[in-house]
Amino acid sequence: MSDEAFQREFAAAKERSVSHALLKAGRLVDELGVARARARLGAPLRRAHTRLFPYVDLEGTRLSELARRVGISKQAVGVLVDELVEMGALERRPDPEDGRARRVHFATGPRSVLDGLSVLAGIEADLERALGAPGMRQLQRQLTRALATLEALAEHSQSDGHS
Amino acid sequence: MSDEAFQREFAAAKERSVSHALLKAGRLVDELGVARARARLGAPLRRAHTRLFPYVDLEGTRLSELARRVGISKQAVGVLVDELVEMGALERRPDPEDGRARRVHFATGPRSVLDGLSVLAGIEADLERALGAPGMRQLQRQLTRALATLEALAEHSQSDGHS
DNA sequence: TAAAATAGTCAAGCATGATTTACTAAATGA
DNA sequence: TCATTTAGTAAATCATGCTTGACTATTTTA
Repeated sequence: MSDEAFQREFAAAKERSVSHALLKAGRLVDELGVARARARLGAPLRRAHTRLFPYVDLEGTRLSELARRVGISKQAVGVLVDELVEMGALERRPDPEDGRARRVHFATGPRSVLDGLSVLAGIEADLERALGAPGMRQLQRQLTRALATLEALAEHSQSDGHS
Repeated sequence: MSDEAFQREFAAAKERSVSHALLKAGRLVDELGVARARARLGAPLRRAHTRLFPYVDLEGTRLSELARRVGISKQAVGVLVDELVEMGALERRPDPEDGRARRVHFATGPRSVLDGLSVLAGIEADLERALGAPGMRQLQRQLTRALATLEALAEHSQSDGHS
């Protein structure tokens, strides 16, 4: 294969690459979401914080469990939760079933998750405007399936290094 | 709205959220890609490194230009490029048109981008197996459109803070 | 041709995100 | 009941990823 042919092929592959698109889209949503949430809440929200949200159950989640899910130490999670409580996004309530434990909840106050949700919803709306409802549905469906696949792969590669 | 109703609605919204799916998928591809590449190359590749790749042109790219594209200082990029050169993934060649400048290229040696590409291609293949060719096409098309939208939004929010 | 701009390097410093070690308090269980 | 495990906190420490400021070597331009 000639050098030029290789280069054209490579460039084309990069264009078409779904992995690459996923990488970039993920980062953009992340940055955009944090920027908007920060502006709206007036709080020093960082990516490290938003990373926790998907793992907080609505019934509340213990710190250790949260740490296990996110994959970092409970001490590290503890600091982040402290900051989120300070910002008014989360709350700590005693665990009724275990006197040692406390559960991390979404806060219900005025600058609670609702504001955070409205930020995500805003990005969502922007996207839907651009893609149209059918496009949005397609994206949603395939993404869900892709996510399941990726999660399975990630699970796998924790034990055996890689495929 | 009752507390329980709110909670159900919230959980459902989280499930359906495309933004959330994009966030998670992006992170998973990122981690998976870095893990596989690291295992294959036997090099201490980090996310900061892989972030550069999409911005390196095949004709070679100047450091300053690369920094501008990535959005960080040229000094920071310089360190990362040094490390990638050390790993054998990139090369520096003098710029024929400017004696001050050098261009960053993908290396052509044995542990070059080709290996890196094969990693991305591997993830790609895993995804395609799971989604099927039509699903993959749908995902690719909608992602490309979503990406354009997100990039426009990101561009915008740099100037005016947020929407 | 002298002055200003540009490409890149070097080094110091800083915030972030995490780990490790050490501890307290409550629960479990032999 | 006493020993062990578990939930959480506290503090020191570390690598990472980045910025800022200062400098050299070229190129551009006035």
